[in-house]
Amino acid sequence: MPESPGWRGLSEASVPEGGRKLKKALKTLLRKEDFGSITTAKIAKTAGANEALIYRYFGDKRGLLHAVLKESLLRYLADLEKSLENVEGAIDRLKLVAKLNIQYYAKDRVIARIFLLEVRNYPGYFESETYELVKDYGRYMSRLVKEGMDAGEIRNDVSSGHIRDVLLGGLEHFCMPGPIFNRKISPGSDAEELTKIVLDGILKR
Amino acid sequence: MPESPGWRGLSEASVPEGGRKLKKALKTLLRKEDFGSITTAKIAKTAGANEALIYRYFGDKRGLLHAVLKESLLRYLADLEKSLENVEGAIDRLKLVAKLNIQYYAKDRVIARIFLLEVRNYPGYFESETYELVKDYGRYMSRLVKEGMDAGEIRNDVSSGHIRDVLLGGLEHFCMPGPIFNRKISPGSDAEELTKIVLDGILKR
Amino acid sequence: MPESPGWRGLSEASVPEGGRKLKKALKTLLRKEDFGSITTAKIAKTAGANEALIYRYFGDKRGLLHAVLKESLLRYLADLEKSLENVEGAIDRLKLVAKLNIQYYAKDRVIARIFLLEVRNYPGYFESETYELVKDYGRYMSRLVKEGMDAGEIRNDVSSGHIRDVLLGGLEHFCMPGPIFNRKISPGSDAEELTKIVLDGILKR
Amino acid sequence: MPESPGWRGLSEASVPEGGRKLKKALKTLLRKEDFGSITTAKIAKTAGANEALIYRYFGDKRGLLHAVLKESLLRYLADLEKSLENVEGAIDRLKLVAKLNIQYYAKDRVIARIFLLEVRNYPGYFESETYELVKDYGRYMSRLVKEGMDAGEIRNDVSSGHIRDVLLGGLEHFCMPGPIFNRKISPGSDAEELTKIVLDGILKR
DNA sequence: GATGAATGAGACTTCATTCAT
DNA sequence: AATGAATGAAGTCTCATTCAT
Repeated sequence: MPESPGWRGLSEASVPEGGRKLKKALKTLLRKEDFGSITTAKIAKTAGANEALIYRYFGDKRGLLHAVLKESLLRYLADLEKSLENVEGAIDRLKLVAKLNIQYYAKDRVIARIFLLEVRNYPGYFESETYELVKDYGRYMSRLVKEGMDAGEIRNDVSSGHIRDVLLGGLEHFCMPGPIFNRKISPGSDAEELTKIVLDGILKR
Repeated sequence: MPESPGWRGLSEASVPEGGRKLKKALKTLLRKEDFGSITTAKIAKTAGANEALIYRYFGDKRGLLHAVLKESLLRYLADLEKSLENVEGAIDRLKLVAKLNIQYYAKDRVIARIFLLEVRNYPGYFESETYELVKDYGRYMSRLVKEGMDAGEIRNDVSSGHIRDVLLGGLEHFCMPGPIFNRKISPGSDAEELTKIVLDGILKR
Repeated sequence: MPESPGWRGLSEASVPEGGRKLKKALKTLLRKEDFGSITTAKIAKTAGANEALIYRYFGDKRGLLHAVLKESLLRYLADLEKSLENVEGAIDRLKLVAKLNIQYYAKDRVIARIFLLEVRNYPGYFESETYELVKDYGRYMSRLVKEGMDAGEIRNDVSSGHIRDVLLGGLEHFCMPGPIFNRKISPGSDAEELTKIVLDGILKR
Repeated sequence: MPESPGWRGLSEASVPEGGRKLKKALKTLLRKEDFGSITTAKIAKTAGANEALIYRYFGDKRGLLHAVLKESLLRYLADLEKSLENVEGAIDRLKLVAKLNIQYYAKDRVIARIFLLEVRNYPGYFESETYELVKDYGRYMSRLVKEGMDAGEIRNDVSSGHIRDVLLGGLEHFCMPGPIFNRKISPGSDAEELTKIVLDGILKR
């Protein structure tokens, strides 16, 4: 039985009304423009709230972005955790993670764009709480891989980190065109195919 | 024999002295800061050239970035093309591409950062000439995969695009920490391991 | 016997708990920063009281400052008045005033800074109650000078106002470096020396 | 013969057209409002120049103020130096300095206000070049006093610094009401009287 | 081919202050 | 008597970019 993932119990500080409106407004705006060209003024106007509240509640324009991000991520992680409870075995869990991850990006193109394109550009991100969660997520996957190795299901002549890179990287690369070209990500059978590639390899035998 | 890759023949317009200094200056600055926080003033000062020349020669601050990018990319592609001439078979070519790609990012962390983090953030990029080259590169890899399928070396029950995604994505994910944390990318045996994972799969058998 | 100084009888309106905490907080903060860069938020936080109370009790951020000022000034004036009771003669009284004034500034660098630097910058000050007190103080000194003239102790070929200017100005100029450079004002023999300079010049012979 | 005063040779870096207009505009505005309530926007508009030039040429809104100040101060010091050439003897020089100083404040109430009230409030001032000049000026006066002592004209049982404080302080205190209440400073016989007060006190007999 | 100067536009941010509870 | 929340109004400053020479 796997240890519990590392993100459990994380919850967001409660922000009053105004803060909530601002988050919602930013999410709305991100649907149309990239973060860089959304001004605080516009966010406030869209929210019907005061611009200064951005600074009161989130410290920063970027703080607001992170708040939005974290909220979404926490929801995803909570869902994921619950879904994982019903599945046994490292392999099947990895498959599930991949599938849900793609679904996550497919369901919310805005979030996908931020995670895949927007946020990595900004140095501060990698010191943020949000990134901590992302790292936990990555570590959890590595752990799953190692469990698979211990159980004799997964080859152990390659590093678990590399396996995770291939899985996560492949998955992200596949999802990227969605937010870039404002195309829909079709979550259909792709997760399956991607994991199949990773799990089985591509060589004919 | 594979068709020739699609990027052949592209060459850069010649720019006079001042332009060269500016490109060099930008490359230097990118070693320390991200593009967003490098000002045109600073570029000009570093270059010892006049700020207005950025506009004369590159149209735009971002034009300058693209010029730097394209130059580097073209060099990489030319090298790659030459190296490929000595290798036969889709599989071995794919292995070589992966290896050289990682080496490319390893050798120049600045370039790696721009390609992996910086540039994707900016919508205009995906309409740029540079991105055209990148797309050609991706298409070339897909073509290699298909050749492998035709030759019976690669399974053909999954899409070639997905295979490319897994390969390229894994590779990029692996290289990312380099520019992010200003760490060195160790090109050692990682390319091999990554391709091994993709080619053979991770399941024990 | 001199007429009583003009500031007698002034007393401060009683403010409840919260108000007292705010005044104390402001005094504390002024020890480290200048008034301009102390925010109402910081005052409230330091006081452990609510920001809005500043407005309820003092009408204004600056009103709070004046309250602090006035309180201190009244205490000084009361002390001064008592000390003066034991001294006869205009000259000796002037000497005492100078000495106590320097001691006043020496004892509380915060107050010194406000009076010597901070407050004069703000036009409203010169219409404030506090400034009324200060004026009374100045007038009282002029009166002392005139008494000295009448008693034949002080030359009367120069205006009493000028004499007061020289005395007060010299004294202030001497005390200024204290708050400016956060140095201690050494009240030692300086008051004596300053008055000696002024008095020897104004004594009839 | 006294050593030359310490401010000789100081000159301002030449600023292009736009900078000059901004300085002039600020001077104009200071005639009506205090520095704190003059906005950069208003300065630029008054100057008919671009707001950003304030930052290009003076680094800062306050930098512009200092430029104005320094320019005026340098002019004063140059005039003073020339006038002093025709006068012999420490006493007479001190008298002249006092007189010209009062005239300086009398002639330009704007400058007087800045020096006497505005600028001292701002911590950075005391690290500025302008303040260096002011200090030189003070030191020059102390030197004059010492020369007078050496020549046996001035009593030497008190510190020269204190004498300077009394002189400068008295003079400033006398001039202060001018800028405060927007009154005219009458430079008439006051300088004489002030110095008479101080000098007669410090003259040996 | 190059330069110094100027500019427009707006970004983020800060605060004193008010109000409803 | 006190509080949490919200707000308006500016304010300083930064930059990419253009132009005249």
